[in-house]
This record gives sequence, C-alpha cells and structure tokens, in this order.
Amino acid sequence: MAKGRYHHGDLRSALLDAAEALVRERGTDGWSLREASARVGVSPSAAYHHFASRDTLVRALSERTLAWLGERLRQDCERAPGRQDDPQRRLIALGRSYVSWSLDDPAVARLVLRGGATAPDSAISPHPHDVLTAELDRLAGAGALPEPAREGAEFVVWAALHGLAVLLADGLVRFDDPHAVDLQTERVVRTTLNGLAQEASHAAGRPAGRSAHTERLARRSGG
Amino acid sequence: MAKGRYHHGDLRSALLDAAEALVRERGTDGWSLREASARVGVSPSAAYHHFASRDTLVRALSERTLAWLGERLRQDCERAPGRQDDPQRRLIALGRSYVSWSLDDPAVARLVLRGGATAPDSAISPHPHDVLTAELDRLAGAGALPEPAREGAEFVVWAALHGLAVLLADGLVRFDDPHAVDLQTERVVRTTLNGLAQEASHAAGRPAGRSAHTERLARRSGG
DNA sequence: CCGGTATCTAAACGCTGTTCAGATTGGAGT
DNA sequence: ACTCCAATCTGAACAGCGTTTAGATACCGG
Repeated sequence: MAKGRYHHGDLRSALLDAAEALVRERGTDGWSLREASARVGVSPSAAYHHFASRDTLVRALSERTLAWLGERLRQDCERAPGRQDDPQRRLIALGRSYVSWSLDDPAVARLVLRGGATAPDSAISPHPHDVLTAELDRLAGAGALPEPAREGAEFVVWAALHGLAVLLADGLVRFDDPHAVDLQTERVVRTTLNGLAQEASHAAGRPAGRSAHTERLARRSGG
Repeated sequence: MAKGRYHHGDLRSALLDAAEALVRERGTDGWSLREASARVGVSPSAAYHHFASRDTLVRALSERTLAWLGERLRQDCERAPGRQDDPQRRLIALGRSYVSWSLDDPAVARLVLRGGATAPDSAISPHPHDVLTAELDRLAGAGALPEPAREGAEFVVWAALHGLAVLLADGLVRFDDPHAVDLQTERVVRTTLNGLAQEASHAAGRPAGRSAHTERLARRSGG
C-alpha cells in the first residue's frame, strides 16, 4: 500500500483514479494506458492483471462514475428546495443536478453519457435512469402527471434532459451566464411536464402520437 | 482519375468516402489513416497533402455530413405530409428526419452529433440548427407558438430532439418496433410545443424559468 | 517542348496496445 | 516458523499507429 512496494495494494482503483484525472486533462482518448500506469508508478503490463484492455479500463471508469452520478441524483432529489415532498421540485432538482454535472465535468460526462462504454451485464446501482423513473412514479402518484401520459413519459423527460446535458458537455451550446443553465434546465423540465399533462387532456379528442403497445422499449446500459 | 494513375484525381473526396465507410463498419476510432489510404490505393503519407492530420480528416467528414443533414432536414420539411404549410407538421417532419437518420446511420451520427469534431470557422450550409430555427420562426409567425415563449424555444426543442437522437444512436434506448421511433419522436415534438404554449399562458401568473437576458447564448459548431 | 509545382512514394521516428516469460511477494496451510 | 502457491508485477518484445522527411512522378502553364 505504501510507496516502493512491489505489490501496489489497490492498483485497480489507482488506475481508475489516474484514468479519471487524465480524461479531465486530455479527454477520453488523449492519453495512453502506459501513461496511466506510469502515473501510478507501475509498469504498463501490470494493468492487464486488472483490466483486459484499455477499453475495459475506460468502461469500468464509466460504470463507476455512472453509479456515483445515480447516487448524486438521488441525494439532490432529497435536498430539493421548497416543500420537500413537492414532486415537481424534486424532478427539477434532479434535472439541475444532471445538467450541471455535465457542464462542470464535461470531459468525464462525455465519456459516461456516450454510454456505449458500459458493459451489458453491469449492475450499476443506483442507475440514473432508475432514479428518474422513480421520480416520475412519485409525480404520477401525487396526481401531477395524469395516468394516460405516464406510460413512456420517462423517455420524453430523459430525452430532453439528456439532450441538454450532451449539448452542454459537447460544447454545442454555451451559456454566457452560468445561472442561465439552471434556468434553462428548469424550463425544459417544466415545459416537458406541462406538455405531458396537456397531452393527457387532449388524448380524448384526438389520439396523440402514442399507443400502449408500440411504445414498448428496453433500456440498455448507460446514462 | 482512372486506376493505376500516379495522381489520383480526387483523393480528398475519395479519402472522405473511405473514412465514411470505415466509420460505418467499425466506428469513429476503429480504423486507421493507413487503412483508409490503402483502401483508396494510395500511400499513407499521401493523405497529408489533403488533411493536416487524421483528426482533420474526421472533422472534414463531420462537416460534410452535417451539411448533407441540413439539406435533408430542409427537404423533409417541405415534403411534410398533410397540409404543406402546417408549421407543426413541418416541425414533426424535421424531427422524424433528424431522429430516424441517427437510428439508420448510428455510427456516422455518433461521429457528427458529438460535434466537438467540427472546426470553429467552418461555414456549414445549411446548418441543421439554422433549419430548426427557421421552422420555429415559421411556427411563431403562424401564431402556433406564442411570442413570449418563442425566445430560446429552439434550445428546448433542440435539446429534446437531440437527446432522443443521441440516445438512439448510442444505443442507450431501443425500440422493438421501428415505427415506434416515429411515434415517440412525434410525441416529443408535440409535448415540447404544447409545453411551450402552456408556459406562455401561465407566464402572466408566475414567471417561468426564463428571462430575456439570462438566456442569451451562443451556438458553437456542430449538429 | 520545357520547367515548376502539385501530388504521390518510401523509409524512418517515437509511441501505442498487447503478450509473454520470469521475478517478486503476501498469505494460507502445516 | 516454514513452505509453497497463487496473485501480482517487471522487462523485453511485437506489430501497428500517426506523422515527418527526402525524393520520385506527372500534370499544366508557358
């Protein structure tokens, strides 16, 4: 565990930490396995006793970060300002947390949100997507989200939030005022929820672009 | 221009074509400049007379595809079914085109939509973002999008559509029925527009998460 | 027909991910 | 306390990568 040891102690975590730092400094691909190993003070081949390849290391970092993000989202829902059990406020807090993270740590966010980098069998807990689903259930339970609009609503909200997050992380859109990010996020969440509610009220008149069986879909892996 | 020539004729385009095919086969990074050169029948160093680096080649491909996408979106707006001048139908057609492209050509879409790969000075025409903005103007002009909600509305719609597109391209979400993609896209557009309209009607009562000067933001580069 | 310039080739550089045979170590069983 | 084993790490090696340089080739304006 100390320096100068032949055995490192916790090389796996140390490599993940080094990789995370390198991603922040130079992006997902701007560094080498050799460099991460050297930074930890170990030979390049040592890494292969903990990760099958460089890609596996990157995936593991992605999963670790995704689980961390899920926990962060869950906590920020609890810490939502105002009446603590206002489900809409909670969802806005979730959205703010998601989006502000992607802006504050864009390089890591780019890596994680791209999600092709998570192993199919990985059991991330709590998964950000599950946290979002739980909040929508809470919203529906409180009557704020009419039942006919509940089905598949997570994909509408998720798409909107995820879109904003990746647009910011990729630098495709920029806000002059950092506070404007929160406002825009809140607007996206409110707009989406309002739209979903209105869709339900219109549903009787004409069928919306939605039906029970055509919307069956499966989440796959990432954030 | 023919085979066996010492001078290729249009090596630049040929390299872009080869890169595009390789991206489809093995993703953005699953191929080498050397391989693209070999496929075109040219030595690796020949590429450097047309592109400063491998990265420059990839960026050029991204820009070429982005311009192609802009043209496609514009055309699909015109070809919108139903009353041709129904601005909402046009926007739905745009959304469908954007999203279905990202699903039909996911590898190239991943490359293009991550947008960090477009040069800052590139003049892409027509830029997808500009096509979207034009359609929202049309919508506002027809009175379908109330004026107070118009400002910054493109970022709400863009975020929702872009989010859905990247979720599909990255495989983070999958639809069993291909037709469900269109339905979900239409739902996202409708929901967003409904929400924006409702936001405007509520705006008098309580201020929405939006204000004129905090929303000033600047587009940067990609799609 | 000539000369210049754009285009392409061949060889080389340092670096990469990855593999493999062998050295080192901590810990479990006696 | 000692032994042995499995886990861990090293060092050297491999092919392939992006990129650079010096030089060959071929098109085009005069």
